[in-house]
Amino acid sequence: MPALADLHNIYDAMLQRLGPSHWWPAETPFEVCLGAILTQNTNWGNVEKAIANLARHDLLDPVKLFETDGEKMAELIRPAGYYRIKAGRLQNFLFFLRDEAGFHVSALRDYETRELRERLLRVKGIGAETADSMVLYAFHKPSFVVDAYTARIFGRHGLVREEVGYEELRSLFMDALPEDVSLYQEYHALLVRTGKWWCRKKHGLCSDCPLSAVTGHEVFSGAS
DNA sequence: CACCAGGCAAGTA
DNA sequence: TACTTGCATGGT
Repeated sequence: MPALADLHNIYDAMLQRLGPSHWWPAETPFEVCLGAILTQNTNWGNVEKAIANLARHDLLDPVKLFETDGEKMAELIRPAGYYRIKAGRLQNFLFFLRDEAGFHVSALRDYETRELRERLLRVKGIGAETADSMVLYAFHKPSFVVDAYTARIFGRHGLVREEVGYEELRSLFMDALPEDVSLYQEYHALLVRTGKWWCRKKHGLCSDCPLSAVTGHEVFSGAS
């Protein structure tokens, strides 16, 4: 288990090496929610194409998208992959938006952080990571986002077992760090960027990984 | 060609 | 409860 100081040092090391991330800064909360669903197990570049298609049809609006035919929606988001599944998930989320907020996305901010998270989790197609992404990046509430990269990086550096569960890993961060939205956003973004370059899924070596200075793992094979 | 991408739900044992 | 499988496009 990483000590509290480790978490801060790891953050500082990544930030110093990579610089700030500026993720999802200028988009509307609604677009952030769409992106959170569309990016499930999918490269972000493909998600941008899907969102651009929706924008081209003037559908980046909850009511307009709700009124869009499912097959048409599926066709527009096709570049994001799993397009039939994701069209259904977007529709589930739009029903949720209608029922919970009358399509006024900002109204969801009235919920307490944990309440909002739990309500989002009840929507079919919104799992823990997607819910936390929405809570943190769309609604600016402090819910730490954990993903496959987080487990892989911390696992490869010997800080946790690599098959650590989502909630366990999330609690590790939230119990240690102050409830700071900007800190959570930047920490997650830095972990993803670090994972992308220094901790690939297979035969990925962490040589010169930004975390090495903190953990002492200079090079670490993912295979062994 | 292999591998991977900011997962999730449903089915099986 | 703990695996396994289907979903699918596009970049490296």
